[in-house]
Amino acid sequence: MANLQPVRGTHDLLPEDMRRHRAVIERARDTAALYGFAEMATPVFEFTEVFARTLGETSDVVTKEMYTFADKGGDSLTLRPEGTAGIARAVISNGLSQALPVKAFYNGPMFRHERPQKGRQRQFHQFGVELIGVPTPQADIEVLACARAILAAIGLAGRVTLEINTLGDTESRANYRTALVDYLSGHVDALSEDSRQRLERNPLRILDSKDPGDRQVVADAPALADHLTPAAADFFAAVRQGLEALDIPYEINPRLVRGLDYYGHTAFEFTTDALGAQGTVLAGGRYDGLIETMGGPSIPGVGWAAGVERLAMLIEDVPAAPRPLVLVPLGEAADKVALTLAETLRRAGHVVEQGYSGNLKKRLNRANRQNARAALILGDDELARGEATLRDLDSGEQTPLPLADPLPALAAYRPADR
RNA sequence: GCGGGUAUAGCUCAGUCGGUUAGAGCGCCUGGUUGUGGUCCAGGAGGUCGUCGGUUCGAAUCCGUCUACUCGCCCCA
Repeated sequence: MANLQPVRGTHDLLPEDMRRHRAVIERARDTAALYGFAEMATPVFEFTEVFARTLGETSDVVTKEMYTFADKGGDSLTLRPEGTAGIARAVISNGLSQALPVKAFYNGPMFRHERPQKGRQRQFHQFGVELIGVPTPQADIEVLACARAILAAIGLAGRVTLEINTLGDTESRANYRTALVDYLSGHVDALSEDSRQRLERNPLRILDSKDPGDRQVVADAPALADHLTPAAADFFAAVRQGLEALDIPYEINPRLVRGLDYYGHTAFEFTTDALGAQGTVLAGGRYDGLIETMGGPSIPGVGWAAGVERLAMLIEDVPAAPRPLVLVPLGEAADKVALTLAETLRRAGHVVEQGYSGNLKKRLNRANRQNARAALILGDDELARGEATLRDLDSGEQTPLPLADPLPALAAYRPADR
């Protein structure tokens, strides 16, 4: 701890940041529940194998972005870089394959050792949804509709674009891969250095390259759409029809290829141009082979994850902090009355704050800074009469409040009634 | 992992050609008001000028270094 800076790429969520963060999560949570998803949580770290095997040994996330460390017993553990692998592991561990489908949503911190920049941190939060055990396009459609509804609830319906693509089934991808590699091999000289390496490891990713030279080559490359098996083509058509039936606008992006190896069939991203280079706000797809790859039964799945910080940056109607009632006791006798009065009011649902010290002026000043709705002044004069002075801080109006029965007069100041 | 930019008060930022006591606004504290907030007035606190080193009679200012932050690339939420 050379200084008191947080670790690079990590951030504190101060109360104001936290309200934005909470607003995103709460709306996502409420909406996901409407679609029949139930919240679950898995540990923030797993055996390294859980991620290494499923995400793809050659993927960037696995090769250079994982926080991996040795446990005292010598096991290799990794801070989760994403949520799906952990959920899939939990499905196997808990035998949930006996109770399909599993419809789960989750929220929590993820960790990737990347160079931080706008909208990208080393510890960040994802909200995600998984629908496991349904092989038909209904699942893809439901999961996309849920995503759309959540973004709408956050107020972003008009500010994001849905891009979708199909990666086809295993057979389609194998056919296409051969055709693509054949074509690209004839243009190796024109490819960027990165893409030359990708040609062997993961040629589909070249489709997504931003390198101008690559793009020229890719422009004339064979299309995945032309290599789909009839079953894969039908599947994608059904997904699109479902989106149209639900009036969910989308664009087909034939170059959309996800970075994790477990995806097949449907792949999608909701993007925005409001976040600089990090335009993706929510992304996912179908992962029919994932659970089997981990050593579980062959169970299909589809899901997505959203970046909570990215959504929090975009949200506009952030709920305000509740406006408290502030108690202002003046003197020792009043302190005692305030102690019990505060508790009485809180039990009745009021948000109650108390100045801890200072004279009347100082306390009112502080109450004002807390955006208090009203102050209850307890001085010797009031106490002698069995009253408090209720000062409405918006109007400045003052009225006596009977201490024996304070609740009726305060009813209008309860948070729910304002 | 690679490239660009930035670093002066709690925050946002000025700071001339290198010149001696480093400034503003906001915020904070005190007083004007011994029991009345917001507005106003007066005053006050708060700075190793990111680090280490160099050039110079003299460095916030010029050069190098390291660190941090930031934007972009790769990649991704």
